[in-house]
Amino acid sequence: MPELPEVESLRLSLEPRLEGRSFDRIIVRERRLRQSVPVSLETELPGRRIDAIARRGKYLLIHAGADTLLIHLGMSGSLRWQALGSAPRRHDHVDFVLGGEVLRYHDPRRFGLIAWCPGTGTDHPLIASLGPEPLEPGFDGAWLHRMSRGRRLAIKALLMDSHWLVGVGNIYASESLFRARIRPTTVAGRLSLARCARLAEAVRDVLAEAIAAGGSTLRDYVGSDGTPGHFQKGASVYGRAGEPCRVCGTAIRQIRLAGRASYWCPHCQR
DNA sequence: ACGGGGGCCTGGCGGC
DNA sequence: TGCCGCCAGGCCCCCG
Repeated sequence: MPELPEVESLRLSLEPRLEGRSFDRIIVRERRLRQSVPVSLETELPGRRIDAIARRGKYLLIHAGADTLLIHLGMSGSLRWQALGSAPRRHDHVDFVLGGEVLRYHDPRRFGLIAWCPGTGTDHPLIASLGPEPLEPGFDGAWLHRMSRGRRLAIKALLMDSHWLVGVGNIYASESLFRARIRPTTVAGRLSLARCARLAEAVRDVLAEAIAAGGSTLRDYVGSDGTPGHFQKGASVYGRAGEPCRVCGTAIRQIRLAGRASYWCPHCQR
């Protein structure tokens, strides 16, 4: 469930505690994540100076020397600081030991990813195939309009395609479309330039506000200090089927779109 | 090339 | 009370 704001919140919290330091030891209890956790992680990473913590889409890139630790939380992953020696619990798959503490990777569903890749990680196939960042310059209404021409799928499905645009998952796709007053089922290629401009602005605003709030509280998400974020309290439509729209009072509807639950207000969104 | 759907995996919840 | 089926999320892969 972690989307871009959650991963960015995590990156910000890790940065001051990791930069310039190095892991003493890596302990892997379970290798079976989305990809098998490579043994080179334990042999290569310890002792290396951590130079920077970056984010690309929902991936964390921890640059250590010439190489890079790649982490993706999947749907249920989390990284939390715990005291060295505290007993690992079920689904605590990997420990990154640093000083008197452990940065512990926990992931019940094991959809996450921990990889050790040579170089900066940007040429890793998973990273190289990603679309642009919604919070970087270049993502605007004109880009969205140009890049959606000829696409016949629903705009919500397109927004959630990380090879097209990164960072927008199921929650923020619904929230952004509500903010832009566009129905999730609208065929992407038929959106006018004006509506694309509204949508681009809505995506940026929703993501920026969620980052400012420390990420969503939805489902399993917790920050690296164990405290939940606060965004979901302010959700306009996500998870609110049958409840009144906060703007007009009309009952929020839920449909299934490309296999995902989608929420929208039939009055506000056209 | 494009779009839809299934699979991965587990915990939590609703229904019987 | 217990069990069973369904659902959630991100991403990859396969199919038409």
